[in-house]
Amino acid sequence: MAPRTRRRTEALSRERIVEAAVELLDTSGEAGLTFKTLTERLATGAGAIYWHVANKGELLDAATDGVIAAALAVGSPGSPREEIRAVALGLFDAIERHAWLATQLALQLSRSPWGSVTPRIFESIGRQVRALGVPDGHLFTTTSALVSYIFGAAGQNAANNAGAAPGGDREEFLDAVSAAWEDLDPDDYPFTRAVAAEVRGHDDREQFLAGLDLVLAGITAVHLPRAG
Amino acid sequence: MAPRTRRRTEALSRERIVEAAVELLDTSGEAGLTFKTLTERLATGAGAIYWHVANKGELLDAATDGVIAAALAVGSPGSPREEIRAVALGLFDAIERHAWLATQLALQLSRSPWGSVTPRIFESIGRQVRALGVPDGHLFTTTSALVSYIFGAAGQNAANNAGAAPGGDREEFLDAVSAAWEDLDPDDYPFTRAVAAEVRGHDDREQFLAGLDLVLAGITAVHLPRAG
DNA sequence: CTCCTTCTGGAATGTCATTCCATGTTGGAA
DNA sequence: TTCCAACATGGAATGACATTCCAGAAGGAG
Repeated sequence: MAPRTRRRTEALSRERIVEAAVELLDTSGEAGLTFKTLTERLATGAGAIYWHVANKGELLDAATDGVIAAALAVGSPGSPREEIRAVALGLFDAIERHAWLATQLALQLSRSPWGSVTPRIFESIGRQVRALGVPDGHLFTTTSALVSYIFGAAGQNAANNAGAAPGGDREEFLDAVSAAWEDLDPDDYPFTRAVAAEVRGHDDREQFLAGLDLVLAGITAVHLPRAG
Repeated sequence: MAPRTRRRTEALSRERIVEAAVELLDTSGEAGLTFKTLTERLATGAGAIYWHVANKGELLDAATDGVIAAALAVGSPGSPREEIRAVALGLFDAIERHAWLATQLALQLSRSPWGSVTPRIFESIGRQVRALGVPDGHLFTTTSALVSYIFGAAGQNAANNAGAAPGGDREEFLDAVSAAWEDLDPDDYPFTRAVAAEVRGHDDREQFLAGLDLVLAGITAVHLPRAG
C-alpha cells in the first residue's frame, strides 16, 4: 500500500541501508563504506541512518549476515558429502564475489563467534555430518573441525583474491608469490622454497575442495571405519 | 657500551615500541592501543614513534609477527605428527595468551596473506608434512589444508576466550552459549539445538587437537594408505 | 485542525591516525 | 675544539571518521 502523498525519495529502511552498504563494500572495498559515502548514496543525513541502525558494526554484521544467508540458501539434493561440498563452495564463492567478506567473517568470528553467522553455517554442515553417520558424542567436535577448516581456507583464499584483483591478472599474482617464496632464505625456509613451484598455476577452488576431501576422509577413517 | 652522555630516558627504538604495543594490547585489548596511550607509555610524542614505524598497521604487524615467531620457537624432538601437534598447540596457546592475536591474525591473513607470518607457519608445518611421507606433488595442497584448519580453529577459539574473559568464568560462558543454542528455532536449527548439550563443559584444547587428528587421519588415509 | 509518534537532515563533537616542523643530539670531519 | 649534517624527538595542527544532538517534517488518529 503506497503512501498517498509521495515522498521526495523512497523511504529509508534498514533493508535499503544494508543493501546500499553491500554495494559500497563491493565496489569500493571496506574503506569505501563510511557514513559520508552512505549518506551521499542514500541522499540523506547521518541521523536518519542511525535511526534504523545502531552503529557501523551492526551495519557490517547485517551486511555480512545477509550475504552469507543468501550464499547458504542453495538447496541441493544429494549425498551428505555432496551437500557439504555445496555449502562449502557456496561460502567460497560468496567470498570470491564479495572480497570484504573474508575480513568481515574473520572479525565476526573472532569477536562474537556465536552471532548469527556461525550458527547458520554450523547448522548446515552439522546436519550433513549427522547424516554421514557420525555417532552422537562426536557431532559437535566433528562439525567444529569441518567448519574450522572451511573458515580457515575461505579466509586464506580471500587474501589471494584481494592480492590478485588490484594489479594484473591472477597469473601474475601467483608468479609474484612463487618468486617471493623462491627468494626466501634457504636456511630458514627450505620447505617453502621447495614448494614454491606448486603455487604457480594452482587452482584455489580445486585446492579448497581437495582439503575438504582430506578432512572428510579423516572423518570417515576415524568415525566410520566400515562404511565409506 | 653505554653512551657517555646519559639520555633523559632510554632511547626509543622499534623494539621498544613494539614491546610497549604488545603490552598495551595484552592489558587493554585492541582498543587500548592508540598513539595517545603509546606516547604516554613511552613518554614521547607521536612524531618520534613515526620515525621508527611507518604507521599503525605496520606496528600491529610487527607485534603479531613477534608474538607468533616466539610461539613457533618451540623446538621439540619427536615424530612429525608430534611436531605438528606442538606447532599447532604453540599457536593455540599464543592466541589464548594474547586475545588480540586472533583478530590480528585473521586480518593479516585476509589482507596480506603472504606477509611474514604465513610463511613462518607454513614452513613449520610443511617440513613435518614432508617428513610424514606425503608425496611431492601434494605437499602444497596438504600443508595448506592443515594450516587452514589450524587458523580456522585457532581463530574460532580466540572468540571463545574473548567472550569468556570479560564476565564470569568459562563455565558461565559455555552455559550461556549452550542455553542460547537451545533457545533457537526448532524448525531452523534442529542440529544446533541437538548438540547444544555437548558445548557445555567441552575443552577447547582437546577439541582443537581432536580436529587436528581428524585432518591428520585424512592425510594418512588419502596419501599414506599403507604406512601409519 | 492539532497533537503525538515516527523519521529525517545536518550541524556539532570528540577521538584517532597521520603530517609538519622547530628543535635537540650525536658523531665525525676539519 | 668547532661545526655540520644526518639522525631523532616532541608536540601542535590537520583531516577523516563515527557518533550524538536537535530542530523540525510527515503522517495518522481524534
